[in-house]
Amino acid sequence: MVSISTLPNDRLLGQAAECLRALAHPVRLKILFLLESNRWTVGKLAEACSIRSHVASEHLRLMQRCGMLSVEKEGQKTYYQICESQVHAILACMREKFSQS
Amino acid sequence: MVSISTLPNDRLLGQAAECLRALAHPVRLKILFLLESNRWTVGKLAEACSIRSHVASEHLRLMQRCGMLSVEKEGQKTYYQICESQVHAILACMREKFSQS
DNA sequence: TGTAAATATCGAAATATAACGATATGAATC
DNA sequence: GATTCATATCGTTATATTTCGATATTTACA
Repeated sequence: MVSISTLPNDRLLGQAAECLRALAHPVRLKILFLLESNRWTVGKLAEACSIRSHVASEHLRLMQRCGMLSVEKEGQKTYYQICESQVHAILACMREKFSQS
Repeated sequence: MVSISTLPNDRLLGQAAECLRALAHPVRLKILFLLESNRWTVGKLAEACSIRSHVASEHLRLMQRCGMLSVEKEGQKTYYQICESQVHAILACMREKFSQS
């Protein structure tokens, strides 16, 4: 017998998987590492990641939909930032795992 | 100007994304939650997840390839277990995020 | 040796995700 | 109001992932 009472139910597992999928892309991870300490605009993120800005925009929208990023519009610029503590925890985890490999 | 020196390079970002992809599936997450405290056989995991055992086997192989699971063969049975501390950390993170939603 | 149980692997089909060019929106500036 | 800049969206194509049935492998045991 196994205690199964603390297992997230299927709906929550689906949501959790969706969030992890949103992180599981090299460009999105890079964006998140850049956002770790500051908010950035779409254009600056695109430049830093060597991608076109509409592609950055799609990655950002995806992460925003999962609730990990929030947006601040100022004139023409749109600033994105991390708004979930768990994202920071996972980035720290990845840094730990891959720091000396 | 932004300090970019602590950003993981592209190779590491790719590896990190691959690991997160391995977690980012409802069934694989459920398997990991089950493995949180004990090793399990393929068959028992399949039963607990309501999937056929060859499907469980493929999910387990995928996670093993990323280095997060290790295997112990005993007779006909194959036991899988978590062998990476970061996996526990991420499961804790997901539990925290989804515990009261 | 033959049969059953547990697990693993393969190729094909179904599905999901990513990237692209084209285009749209909305704010700033002339 | 026309143009430019920054960002967002759309539809299509390319690519990757997931699932499935069939089959293989390995161990146990009659």
